[in-house]
Amino acid sequence: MNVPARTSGGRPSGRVTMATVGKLAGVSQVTVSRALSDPSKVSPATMQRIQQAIDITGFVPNAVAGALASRRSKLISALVPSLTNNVYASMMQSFSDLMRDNGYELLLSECGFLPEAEEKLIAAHLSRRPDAFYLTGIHHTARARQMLIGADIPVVEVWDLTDAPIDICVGFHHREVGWAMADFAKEAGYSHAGTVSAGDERALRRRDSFVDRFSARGGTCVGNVSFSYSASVANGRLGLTRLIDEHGFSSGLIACSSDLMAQGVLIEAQKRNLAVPDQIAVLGFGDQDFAAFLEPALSTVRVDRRALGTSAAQAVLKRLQHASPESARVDIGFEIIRRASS
Amino acid sequence: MNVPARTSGGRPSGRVTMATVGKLAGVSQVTVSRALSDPSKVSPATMQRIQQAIDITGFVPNAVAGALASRRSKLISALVPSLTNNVYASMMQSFSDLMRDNGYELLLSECGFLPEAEEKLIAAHLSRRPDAFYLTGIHHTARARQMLIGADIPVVEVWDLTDAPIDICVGFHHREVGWAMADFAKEAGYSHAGTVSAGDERALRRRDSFVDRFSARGGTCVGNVSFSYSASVANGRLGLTRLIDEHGFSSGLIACSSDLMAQGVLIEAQKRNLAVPDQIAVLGFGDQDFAAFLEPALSTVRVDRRALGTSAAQAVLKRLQHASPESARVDIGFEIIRRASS
DNA sequence: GTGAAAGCGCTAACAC
DNA sequence: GTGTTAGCGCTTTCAC
Repeated sequence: MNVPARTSGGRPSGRVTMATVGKLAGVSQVTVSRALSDPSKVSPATMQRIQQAIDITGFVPNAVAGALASRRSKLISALVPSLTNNVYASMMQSFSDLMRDNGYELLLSECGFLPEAEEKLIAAHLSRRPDAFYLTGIHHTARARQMLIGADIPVVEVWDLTDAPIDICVGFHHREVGWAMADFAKEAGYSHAGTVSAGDERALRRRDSFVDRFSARGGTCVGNVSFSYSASVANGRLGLTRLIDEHGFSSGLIACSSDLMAQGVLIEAQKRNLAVPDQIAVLGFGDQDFAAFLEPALSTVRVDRRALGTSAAQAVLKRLQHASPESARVDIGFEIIRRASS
Repeated sequence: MNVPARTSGGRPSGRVTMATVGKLAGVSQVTVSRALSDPSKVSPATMQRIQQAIDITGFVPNAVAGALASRRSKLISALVPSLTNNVYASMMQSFSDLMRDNGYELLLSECGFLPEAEEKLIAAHLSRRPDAFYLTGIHHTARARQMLIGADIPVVEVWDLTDAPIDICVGFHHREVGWAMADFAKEAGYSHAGTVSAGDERALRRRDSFVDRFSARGGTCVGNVSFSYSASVANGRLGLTRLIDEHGFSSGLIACSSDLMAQGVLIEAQKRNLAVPDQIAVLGFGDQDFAAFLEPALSTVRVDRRALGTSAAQAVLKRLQHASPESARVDIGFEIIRRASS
């Protein structure tokens, strides 16, 4: 550091504690603690002297000591598969907004799509004694579940639904999404379909139920292309290419595991001069911001991610206040948005 | 919680401490501490008994107590303007990867683009006694700088460059980016230009230097459209619309503050049947994953965000080991990637 | 309204 | 190698 450590008051702030502040204000350390946690328990005069002392010393309370003494860290652990995937980020954002408004800070890690990797992170996070835990998805190792249950804190699993949640669960049924996509395709009159998916378990679950239902209703599934763990425009383009070149796809609807993939399909179709939606229809998933503004606008499955994050936060907050949330399992649902691409 | 709290060993794990584990293993609490922090300091036989006791009890070390005692939290505070903006997320990702490999966990918050909001978050984070601080950008309030300096921990400011960093600074000169974009435009033969920008200070700084340089070299700036704080495909489309309708833009290059904006411009141009790049040329910023796969492929400014995050992490780690990093100011540079859109 | 005492569960000396 | 003694800087409880 280039500058000597000085605070607004012009004093070194190396190790300022409540005791220091108290001494300066002519009160004990406990009173300083009270002043900060509940000003109404301290006389206005004292309060003012303490405030002055804080300003002079540049005192910053030590939340680590506070957490140890109170056994409440005001920290929420959150594990998301990917930091750069907008879908997870937007859920986190609304979750974290509400939590922060209530005085909680986020301990965030990227856990990928493998339960084994997640387990290690859960252990690491648990050692920080978070007050609650946010997990993406419902598939965890047995040990992970045990640790989480043993920690005896609110746990919320988002973005999926199960009959056996660890604690709270807010999401939707991916299987139902696949079914709805297939129903949509059939009802819109498409007799042929193909799929382009990322390789994560949820994407594949949606795809499989799409294929099952579409076939069951008499449609023809021409082919499925999937990529290991990465949705991208590049893979979307490659997906359509493979569907055409390797599976002989010539016309029909392409169901994608994400809007990013769908965008790639759209671009590749345009490049190949295939008419959308007449020759190639495209259905995405996620309804990301850009979906409505592509040309042609992308039909997709909307999941209200902000509502999901908010709902998860509300349930956790309820538990944190020792009340029970309205429901430990919230089906946030989804909606197919038909636009110009299909 | 639906299930009673039980660990793998089948015992309640309510309040298992090192003392509990020690008692079970027939050693003192300190020996357990040593076994966990440095197994070589403990005899193999003891080690094994301790390991057994840990398995039986399901002991999870309390990092809060550890942090208080050792004055090292193994926590890194990170503030990013937006969780959902891929540009910031991808820097964070590589930063966090390297930090986690070294045993550090992330305390992450979204701070928006206003220094005043950032200041509050800095105070909140500092109370958790992080071992280091990651900030996006170089503009902070005076009080924020004081607090950070007073905390006497490594601080890294990323995504910009200044002569007066708080501590470490890894980024590039946004002004130079604007200049380079203007030089590129002129040298590619464009005599007219327009800009479409988000409203944050860095985007505007790039834009202003673009306009200055482009004009200085004899180009004509037809108009500038900016949106308060939000880059999106929608705003990109609207940006081109306004440039044409309100500023009479008819042909030339459009310099955008992000690839997302540029994508919107591209789509709107396509919709209006304006030839790209012949009538409308587009230059983005960021070189996001999708940029190379748009049609036409997007020319843009590449900043190696992974290198940036990694470089920031390396510098912080060096400081954390009480060594000084090679340099406290790293110019990571940038590169204009010419593709089909200009 | 304020203070004294007793921890929270660890790590950091220092003995042996 | 292992144990003992002191804290780390707060919150909690109980007195006054």
